[in-house]
Amino acid sequence: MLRDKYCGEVNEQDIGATLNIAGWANKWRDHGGVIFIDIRDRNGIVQVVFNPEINADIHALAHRVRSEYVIQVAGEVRKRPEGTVNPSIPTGQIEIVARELKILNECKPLPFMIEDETDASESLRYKHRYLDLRRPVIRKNLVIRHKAVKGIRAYLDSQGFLEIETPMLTKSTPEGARDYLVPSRTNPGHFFALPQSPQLFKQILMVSGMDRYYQIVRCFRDEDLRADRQPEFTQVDMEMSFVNREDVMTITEGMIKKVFKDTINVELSMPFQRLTYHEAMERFGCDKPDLRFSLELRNVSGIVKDSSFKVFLDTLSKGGIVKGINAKGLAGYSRKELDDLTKEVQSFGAKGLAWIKIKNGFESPIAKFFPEQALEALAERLEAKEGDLLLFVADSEKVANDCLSRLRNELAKRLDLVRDGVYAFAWITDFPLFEWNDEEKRYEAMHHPFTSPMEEDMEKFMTVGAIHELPLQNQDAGIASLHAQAYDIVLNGYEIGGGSIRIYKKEVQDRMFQLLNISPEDADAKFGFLLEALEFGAPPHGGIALGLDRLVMIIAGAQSIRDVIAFPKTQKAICPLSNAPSEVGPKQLKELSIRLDIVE
RNA sequence: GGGGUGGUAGUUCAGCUGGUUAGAACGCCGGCCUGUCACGUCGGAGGUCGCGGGUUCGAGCCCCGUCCACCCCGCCA
Repeated sequence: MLRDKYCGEVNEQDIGATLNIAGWANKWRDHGGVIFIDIRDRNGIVQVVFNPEINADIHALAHRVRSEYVIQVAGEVRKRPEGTVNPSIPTGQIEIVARELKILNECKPLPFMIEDETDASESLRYKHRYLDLRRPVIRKNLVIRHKAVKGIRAYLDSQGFLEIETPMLTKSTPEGARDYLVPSRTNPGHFFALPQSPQLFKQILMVSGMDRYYQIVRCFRDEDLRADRQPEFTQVDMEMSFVNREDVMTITEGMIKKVFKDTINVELSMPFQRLTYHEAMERFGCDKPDLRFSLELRNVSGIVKDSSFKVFLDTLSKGGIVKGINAKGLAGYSRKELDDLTKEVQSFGAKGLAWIKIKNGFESPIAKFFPEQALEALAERLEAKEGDLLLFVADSEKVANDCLSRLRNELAKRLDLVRDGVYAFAWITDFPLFEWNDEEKRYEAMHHPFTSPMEEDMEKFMTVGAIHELPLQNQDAGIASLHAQAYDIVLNGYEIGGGSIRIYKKEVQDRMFQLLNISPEDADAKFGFLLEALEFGAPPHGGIALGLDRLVMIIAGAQSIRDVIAFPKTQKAICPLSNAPSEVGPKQLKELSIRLDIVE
């Protein structure tokens, strides 16, 4: 070994010992006489002193050292002289007096400085990710990720789970996200797809009697990126036999508890809060509410129907709703600030934003349309106090909820309601089984088509008319009222996982495809291998998949999952480090029987 | 596909109403400095103002197009 210890591990117990240390020159301070060099490695930094009186040759060599030179130092650890202790670093009590120095490698001038608070752009950082990863703050994130994964493996092993790999070259599935395709050379015109998730395989593993499976697995979705979305991401994928959803939730909670303990030593209180989908939509307007703050939404349709405000009345008469939120203490908002909020909700689809300031009575452009007792009722419904600002959106239930839930998050930001170190978990349960797709004018499975209906809905599920036979206005009477044995786990407003109890009977699965208007031939072509497996003694089973990147992002306090992924891609799904994707030559294309047809 | 913000030195940014030689900080290079840890100090180098076109006597600045990055919508669980 070129070294005896990591830099960050040298401590007062080493005083008097002669140690070899190796790492990168983090900073140097040349006083003409004495030179200080901070050597950095994965674990931290330690100060090395070069004194010309102790060794003139070594001192001269130290003079040549620059930022990020790779050096090896042998020297005596000693307590720092009185008054030169640096309490801001862990090794600040000691220093190493250099007796030997080797420059192992040099380093060109850096494209950006290696420090935690870098201002360098992300594309520059990713192009030189090896430098970016030297920044302690990013390195720390990868350490947290490692500890999380290690904890997950240990926990699931202790719970009897087997880690089993599933194919990466698999079959394209038409539903859901766009697939990444891989051409098959040996089968011209045929393509593999990279898995969006190992869903079908993990169910097959249950039919195989593996009983409990997990995998920390890469998944691929060819959709546009966001701060919390990458084209390839990692799931903690789990599936269990002979369980109900309580079992899955309990095991998941235990796993997350261990991960928080192992990574940042936080004790979570169990069990996590539960909300039904309906309740979440009612109170927060979305199925992944940030529960670190309240700011709940209230349906005020029943109150505003007594007004003469045409916008509200028209909305109600068209079957829409009016919902409001109390922006506590923001009655002082200016016209411009209100306009900004209005623009914000309009960008999410609302037609406008009505407001009432509680400021020596009711101050609002719409107050004149309301009888006094209606205003009082609104204030009471939204628990308004002097100084509050009430905001209302009138629209379809979907749009009103969507806009207000986003507005709710925005208000929390403005009101500074979110504090570090708070972890608000919740299970969202009782999802609708189906979701209406207005563009395609048909129902889709809200979770996925293998999700089991609730037991109490099973009879209705098996007997209700097929969707395509139903007139649209009867939707709610049948299909839309069915609930799924599906559950999401939400943390601080992020969906960090979701799962369900699956369908394990062939006739139920057939029925599901029938209701989704997928023909038996189609179903067979796409999922035939699973359908067949269900006929060979499939046990009741269910599972969950957690988004590891998002979970680690929140634990690490990072703003983007890119900060917890070693080699992330940009928003255009490009890797600036390797320059992937790239063009390939005609020979490769020919082997794959592919001709390009690029539309300019 | 759409909206927003940005692109000027290695980096982060400033650059007025279009007007002489495009600036600052940090970094880099060199000198000085024996206790610093954001070391100090003196000096120096460093620019295709993203790219292409246009308007103008004159464009970093105005106009059109285009590329890239980030945030968001759509999309995606």
